[in-house]
Amino acid sequence: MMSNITTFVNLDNVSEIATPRRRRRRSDADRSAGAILLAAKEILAAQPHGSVEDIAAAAGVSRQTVYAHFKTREALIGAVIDVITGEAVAEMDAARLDEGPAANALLRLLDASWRTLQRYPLLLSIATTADVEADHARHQPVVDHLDRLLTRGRRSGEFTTDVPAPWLATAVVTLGHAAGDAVNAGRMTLPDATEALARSVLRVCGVNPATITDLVSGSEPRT
Amino acid sequence: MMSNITTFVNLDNVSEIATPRRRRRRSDADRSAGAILLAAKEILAAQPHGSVEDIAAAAGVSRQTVYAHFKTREALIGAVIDVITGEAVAEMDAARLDEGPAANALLRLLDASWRTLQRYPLLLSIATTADVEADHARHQPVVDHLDRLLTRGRRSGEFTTDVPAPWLATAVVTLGHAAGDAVNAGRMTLPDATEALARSVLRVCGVNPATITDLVSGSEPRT
DNA sequence: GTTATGTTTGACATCATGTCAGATTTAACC
DNA sequence: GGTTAAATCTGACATGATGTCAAACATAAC
Repeated sequence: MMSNITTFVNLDNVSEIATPRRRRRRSDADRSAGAILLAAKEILAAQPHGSVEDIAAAAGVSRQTVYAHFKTREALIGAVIDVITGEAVAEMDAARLDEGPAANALLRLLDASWRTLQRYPLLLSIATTADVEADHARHQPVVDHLDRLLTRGRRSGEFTTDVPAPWLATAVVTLGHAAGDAVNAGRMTLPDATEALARSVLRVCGVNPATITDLVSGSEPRT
Repeated sequence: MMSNITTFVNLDNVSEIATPRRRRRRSDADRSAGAILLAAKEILAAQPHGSVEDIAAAAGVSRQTVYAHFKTREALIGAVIDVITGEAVAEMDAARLDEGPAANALLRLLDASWRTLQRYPLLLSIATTADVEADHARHQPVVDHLDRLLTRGRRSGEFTTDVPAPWLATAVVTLGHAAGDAVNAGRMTLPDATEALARSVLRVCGVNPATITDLVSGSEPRT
């Protein structure tokens, strides 16, 4: 039977009263969950419509085991997105967004997000479509970084304050997605898209035109 | 039997050689197709995952009849998008984009697209996800209008030329989508979104900041 | 080595897409 | 108005995906 897996909710550190001290979670459970998550990431990246069976096969696991760890297909997809979000956040953390002029930091942030998006080209197609709220909540960690940076830039006078900050964040993210799409649809080359994205994002943020020309001039170092 | 419906390809004016002059297409066929299309528009607007059976029911038609007119569910969705695109184009035509300053015309275009998008809030969720090419091709008529306007503005010096024109078009469309999302997700009020979108789009296009402040100042007439 | 935990196998229910064929209705044509 | 082809309806069927359940089996924890 597979009735007792605690992947959904972590109860490890809960000291229940009437619990006759349960046994520890088995190690292969984590191993399976990890394999499934990894396989799902790959399968879905290749074909967003891939079935749970495909994913199970790729993970070297039976289909039912997948359901033992993830309630539904949607839940699995959600978990995959969480993983990718984590990767994105990690790369953004490495970009040291708190240092230097906000405009430069913004370009570094674009680079970071960019790399993540390029690694999972069909990321957008995977989008659950079902609950928009949950989808939005998942992006929160990424948006938070962006918000923080935008706020800093607005305070320093580098960025515009005549539109709401959340909208600015949305606009930046959305432009990033569009540029990513354009590239992996073959409508733009990667360098062209990179430059166009940089210019447009800086413009949206209200950065001084002279500064933009200064920052975006080919392959300058973004320190 | 329902084997001879010519909805897929219009053969009306083809003078076949060995055809023993076939009978005219029956009127109820068009009526059904129309009803199905209309029902699909409504059902899918309410719930993008609505089944073909739901749509058939709403159209007052059997499920099989739907398949008689549209090969697959995807084809039906494609047709729905075509219809909506048509509506959008009509509204854009009414906006007289060739007249007056390009910046003003751009704001009128935003209004027009905006109205269409608000009428079908879940339009984005419907997106087929399957063939990106076809999806892109469908938007072409809308993009054409935008391209034309952008080109005009670039020639007149109102809009920037330091990013590719197609990218500019993509950016404008994508910002419009984002603003629409923000509104129907309740993250922004409609007037706020309208103003923010206007400002951001004009900025992306490189319109003079002074001109922007001038154009966007609440509820001014956009002549 | 015992035992709970996890995985597997196989079966099953459900639902949606898509197809086929026969019976029936309806519009086109004379 | 009657004939006939076109269109729809009914019902059935195949397929494939999502979930669920239960018993047999494997393995890691104690």
